[in-house]
Amino acid sequence: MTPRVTLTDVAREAGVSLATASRAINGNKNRKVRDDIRERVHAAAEKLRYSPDANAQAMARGETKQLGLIVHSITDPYFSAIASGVMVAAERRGFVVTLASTQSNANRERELVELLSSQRAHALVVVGGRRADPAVLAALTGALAEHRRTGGATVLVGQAVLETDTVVIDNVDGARSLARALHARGYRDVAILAGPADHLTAQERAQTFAQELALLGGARTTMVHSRFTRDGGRDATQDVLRSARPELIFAVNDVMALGALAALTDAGLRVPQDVSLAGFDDIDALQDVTPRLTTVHLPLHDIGIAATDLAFAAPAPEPRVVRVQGTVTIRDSTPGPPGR
Amino acid sequence: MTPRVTLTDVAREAGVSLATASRAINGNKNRKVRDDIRERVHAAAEKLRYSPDANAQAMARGETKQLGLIVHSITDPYFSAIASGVMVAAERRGFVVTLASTQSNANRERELVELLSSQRAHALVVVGGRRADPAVLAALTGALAEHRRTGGATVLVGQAVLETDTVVIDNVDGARSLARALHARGYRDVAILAGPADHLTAQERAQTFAQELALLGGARTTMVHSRFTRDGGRDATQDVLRSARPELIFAVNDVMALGALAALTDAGLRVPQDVSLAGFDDIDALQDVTPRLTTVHLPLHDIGIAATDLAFAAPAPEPRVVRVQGTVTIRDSTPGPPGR
DNA sequence: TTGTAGGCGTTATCAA
DNA sequence: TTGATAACGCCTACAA
Repeated sequence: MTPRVTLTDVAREAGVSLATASRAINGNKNRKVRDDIRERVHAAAEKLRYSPDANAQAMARGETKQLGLIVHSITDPYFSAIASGVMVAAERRGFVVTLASTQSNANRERELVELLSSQRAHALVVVGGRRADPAVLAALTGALAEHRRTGGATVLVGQAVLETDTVVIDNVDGARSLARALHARGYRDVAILAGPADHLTAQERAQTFAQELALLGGARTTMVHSRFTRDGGRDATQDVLRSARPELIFAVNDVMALGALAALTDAGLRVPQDVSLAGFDDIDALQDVTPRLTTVHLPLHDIGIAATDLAFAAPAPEPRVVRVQGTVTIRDSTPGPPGR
Repeated sequence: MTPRVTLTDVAREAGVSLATASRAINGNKNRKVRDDIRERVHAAAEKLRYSPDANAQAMARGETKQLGLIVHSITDPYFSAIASGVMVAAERRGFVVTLASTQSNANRERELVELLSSQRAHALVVVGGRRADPAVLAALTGALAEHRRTGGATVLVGQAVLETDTVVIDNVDGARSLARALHARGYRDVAILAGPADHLTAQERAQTFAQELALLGGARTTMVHSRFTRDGGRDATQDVLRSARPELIFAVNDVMALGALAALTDAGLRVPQDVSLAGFDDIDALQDVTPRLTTVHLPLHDIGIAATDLAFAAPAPEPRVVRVQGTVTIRDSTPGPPGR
């Protein structure tokens, strides 16, 4: 285990001062180093296989080239699609992304903000629906504010509930449009897999969908809560089936819809012949599922890019909001209720 | 934008020396700080909202709490499953994971090793099949060796082609077992979607599968190359169908198998009635696909954990190898050739 | 048990 | 244009 070669070694090898070596190698935009010297330094660096110490640079410069990213779960296609957008946008700027997952634990979310903040990540991007719990929200707000207070940027993806830049996903518009499209197809008897009761994204989608249906008239809706996961969708569907067989099941996200599909299949019910099914998000995995699921398409990858762009934009006095619309995408799983 | 509060501030606030504050807050296993003083320091830290600077700690200690993770693509369920294993194992040790993706660009892989190495990540985990190209392999080897030379750990997931700790996936055993199981079911006319010709994992799986079939006798196999992706599987299948209609298509990974399934469906062919289909990996997404696909199950999450454990194990004189076996998992997509 | 002081690898200020 | 040298925030002998 050889010690790291430092810039001092390079300077000595090149026969210049530390300062000059530093300037030659980082060419601080102002190219104040004579060409031949610069080349000499670079040659020395090459020869010695010098690799700058990012931590030391971070200390000296007072800022890192790191972007902190917090998601619920990286195996969830919703998050991995957004994460990939964040990664390409960060990479484009020469930044490295430090990733952490909360496993949907709200307290963990705040802990991770603090952890990544202590890494002095330049910007923090937090993805995922917030909980309605005011205490939890306040804690997160505080941790993020703390990070901004010291010059960091913070961006949320989800709903604009905190005082920071946010990429807002227009769940209300998406859910309303979907409800209209489905009502127009004739669905009147629907079960909503509403996710956790205190989950804002789930709330927005479920309530808006129900309200819009009520507004349009003639519809009977039941709502059942569960986790925001595939298993949650599965369990909720089994609950529903115990007491009824709706024409349509609307799951507030695609992952839950997939759980619902599994539960329906297990129960011997066919989609869409026996029960219709719709989700939300349009995750990639949907393209390999039979039948093709109706959903609200979200540009997930671009959402990640937008969040990162916000993180690197010049700081604004007021929190900025980038609003993202979904697109209702009717597919095979909702041809209209049977017998029409 | 307030300046960061430093340990010096905390020390002053608590009326102790910097050294004492440092000891009180990091309790360097040897608790050499009087209880009342420690409490005083902690109170001061709390009051001032002190957050240690991970970069400064890294510099002073000469080591970071970062784990570098390099994958091909985070949206690929194969990689995200392994990544989630790495993340939980790293988190358990109080480490943060810095993630980078190569988009299957082999040169990019080496660059990223150097980038994460310059972050002074304690350990580097590189996931994904290597290319057969000796020059590329040598470059990667060099970059990893460089990282180890300075005290870092490096772990590969894939095949044991480099001089470093490796989690080896036994592709040969898996492909052979799958070939036997499928041959036993009566398949004789098979097309292999072999992936890129220079991709070691793809090679191992495709060649072993073909060889075993040849060994068992009576089989006719054709092999077609393409990218290692869903689109690659789709394109390759279209190629195959142009000139033949095999009894069975074996894709060297599940993602390609899903592409194949799409292409078959588009061509009006049913799986398994018209063509049977098998993959490799058993990614999560498979559970929502109809028909249930035959594959070789790999414990992806555990592979991530194993790789991380290796990264934190005491350095060994010789490269270690952890071998992981797959499990042949016959499902609905391979009931046996038609007409038997 | 506590404090003093030197050092980690770079950058940046200020003279030369 | 280059070179000393003081930070940057923290850790850790070493001394008290």
